[in-house]
Parts: sequence; C-alpha cells; structure tokens
Amino acid sequence: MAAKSPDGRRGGRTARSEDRRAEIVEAALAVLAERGYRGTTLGAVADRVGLTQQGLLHYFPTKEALLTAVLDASGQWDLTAAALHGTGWPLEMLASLVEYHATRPALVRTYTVLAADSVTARHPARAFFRRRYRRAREGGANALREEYGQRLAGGLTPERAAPLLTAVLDGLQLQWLLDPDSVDMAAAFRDFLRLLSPEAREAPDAASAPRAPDEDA
Amino acid sequence: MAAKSPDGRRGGRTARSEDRRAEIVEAALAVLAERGYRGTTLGAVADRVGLTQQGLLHYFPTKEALLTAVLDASGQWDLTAAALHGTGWPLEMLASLVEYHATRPALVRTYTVLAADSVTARHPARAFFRRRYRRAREGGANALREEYGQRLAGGLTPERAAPLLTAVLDGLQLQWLLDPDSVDMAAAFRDFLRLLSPEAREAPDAASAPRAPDEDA
DNA sequence: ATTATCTATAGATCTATAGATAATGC
DNA sequence: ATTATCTATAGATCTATAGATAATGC
Repeated sequence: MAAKSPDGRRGGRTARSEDRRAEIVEAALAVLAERGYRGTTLGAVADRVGLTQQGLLHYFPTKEALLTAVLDASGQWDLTAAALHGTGWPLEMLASLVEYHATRPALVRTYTVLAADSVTARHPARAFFRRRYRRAREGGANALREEYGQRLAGGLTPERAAPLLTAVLDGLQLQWLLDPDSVDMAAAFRDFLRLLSPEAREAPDAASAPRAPDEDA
Repeated sequence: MAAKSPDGRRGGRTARSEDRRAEIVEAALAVLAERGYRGTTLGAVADRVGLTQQGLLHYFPTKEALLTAVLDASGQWDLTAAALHGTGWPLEMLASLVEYHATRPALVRTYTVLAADSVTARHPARAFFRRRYRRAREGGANALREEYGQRLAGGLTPERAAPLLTAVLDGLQLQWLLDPDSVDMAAAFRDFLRLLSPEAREAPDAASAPRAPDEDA
C-alpha cells in the first residue's frame, strides 16, 4: 500500500516507516473489530505488532490519529462508496463485493461498529461517515440509473431507491455478524436488486426457509 | 412502568425502589445514546439522577447489570420485534412506528449503537440482539404474509423478504442519525413496503431529489 | 543527525468493595 | 430491621509526556 518513490522515501518518511505504519493500521483494524473504538487500547494494538504502547505513539501521536489512519486506509470496504461513486460499476459487481465481505468478518465488524459508534457525541469519525454515506447514496443512484434507467420497480427513481440500497447493505451486515448461520447476505442482497429491477423478474431457485451459507462463520 | 401490587411492593422491592430503578434506567438510556456502552460510566448515569456512583451500585450491582436492565426495559424500540412477532400487526403500523422513531433520536441512537456494539468480542448484549433479530425476521415474515400473502413482488416469499425488511429499518436509522436532513426514514420505509407489495403500485407524489423531513433534526 | 524504541511515570479515570450513617417500615 | 446513600479507597487501566539509548542514513 505504501507508494514508495525510487529512493525509498516519501514525504520525509522512510520506506520502513511506511511499512510499519501500514502494519500498525492493519493491527488496529483487527483490534477495533474485536472491541470497538472506545474499547480499543493503544497497548493492545502495540502488542500485535510487537511494540510497546509508547513505541506505537512514535508513529501515531494520539489514539485519534490512529483511528483517522484506519479510516483513510479503509479502501477495502470503502470500495462500496468509492466504486459506486464512479460510474460504470455494474450492480452485479456490488453483489460480488457482498460475497467477498461474507468471507471477511473482521473487516465487516470493524466497519459496522465504527459506523454506528460514529453517531455518538463528538465522535472523531462522525464527519467521515456522514460524508461516506452521502457519497454512497449518490453513487448508488448512479449505478441504479445506469443499469435500470430512470424508472425502477414500484415507480421509484434511482435517487429514491439509493438510501434503501445503502440501508440494505448495512442492515444485512449487522444481521449476518450476529448470526452468520441464519443470514445469507449475498443471496438477500441479490433478492433486493431483483426487487428494484423494472422488469418483473421472478425469484430463481432456492426454497423459502432461511438458507445457511456454505462457508465460514 | 413499575407494576406495583396494591400494597406498594413487588418481589421484595419497595415502590420507591422501583421508581428509582426506572429513573436510573432512563438516565442510562440517555448516556448510552451519547457515548455507547464502553464510553458510558456509572458516574455519568449517577449524576443524571443525583446519586453518587456508589449510590447507583446499590440498585444495579455492576455496570453489566445496568445494561441488562436497559435492554429488558427497552419495550420502546423493541416494539419493532415484539409487535411484529404477534400476528395482526399491519405493516402501516410499522411505518407509523418509523415515523415515531424519527422524533426520538436518543432512543434510536441507543439502539443503533448497542446493536452494533454487540457484535464485538464477548459483549454482554450479544445474545440479546441475536435473539431479537431472529424474532424480528420471524415476525416480519408473519406480517408480510398476512398483508401480502405468500407471494410478494419479484417472486419473493415473506421468509425471504424478512431479512431485507429488518435490514432496511436498521440501515435507514443509521443514515438518518448521521444526516437527518438528508434522509427521510419514514418515506423511504414506505417506498420499500410498496416495493415488496405483490400489486405493482406506483409511487405516489414526491420528487426525485432527497427530501428533507419536515420536523426536528 | 535522524529515526526507532524503550523505560519511567504523571495524571486521569473507572469499577467495585467496605463500612458508616441516615431514613423508613413493621 | 431494612433500605438508601454517602465517604473512603483499593486496584486496574489508559493516554500521553519526558528523556534515554540504540540503530540508520548522509
């Protein structure tokens, strides 16, 4: 992830430093997934990378700076927003992304916990998530328009369906994290896309009972 | 809330004690909404009801006991699950509930934060929320079946649509909490219900741009 | 020189226990 | 007697600062 210039430096930081930072951010992501922001301690993150808590502060001077770095580096799940934002991302690719998420519970957990946490008072990630959701709705509307046109099922417009699309993604993640054996995120999300489609397609295969996903929980 | 027997007692607890406990639970709800579970301190809750932190521990011996009491007393937002569970609750009433929630940000915030928090390691509310979501899906399926029959739009069954219904409710709350002026929870939820309806109704009025809610934010 | 880490530690909090005192109920 | 609260405090943590020491780069 660290884009190194030929001489191994970048903005005054050594390549080694960049690597270390990336390592720390990754460790922070894991700890955040386990304990949430307020439950995360610098010491726990430091342990994971074999540093002392004070050693970690050399790279990120405060806990908040570390959180910011995690959010900025969250290209992974921010794919949703980022990719939706650019045009030309087919909805099927979004469905694939959901499938991928179903294999990365730590990532999804971090995202879910931080997003909800951010609605509490003076949370440092508040602005980040507000902006992110605006972009997600905007991008979602674009994607829906490109694929389904200006008129979706039920007479909805893409703009009007976008908050629902975003809500479904988040809501399914929460249910899946709590009960992975009872919730098939990817299948449910595809159901929702079909529901939005202006053509009145039918449900494909599958029974009516809750289906268990075939893989890891 | 405290169901007092004629002699003012109940299970060995005085009526006054019950009142105090209810007061504390309410205060805890407010603090939880502001800071989340791990950010909530017993001292902050105690302050709100004019007790010392140690005085509060007389009523709830541990922080976890207080959380449990808050969850148990959460008839308010648990209306969603509880009411859905019983049969005969029309979907329109659910939509009204969403409208009501749009006037109670603290309640919605507490719920959203605790639910997401509960997916972290060994969280005391984990079992509570897993159970709650199972019931919500079950109840949602019942409500959908009663209203729309066994065959919904897109060929979906009520069982299959239920996780989506639940997801939309949660996801819209999150977006609304972060950005109340950009998200109209109730309108979006009604859009979703229309989408699920087997009859291909049309969108009613309203423009395509995001609509601002008419009331408090 | 600069960077990377460590030890020591100040200063804040937090939960929960112990034990005293005041108020209430039979 | 029992219940309601308080003061005092033990025992854990946590973040962040200060300053030393070792390693690396010009």
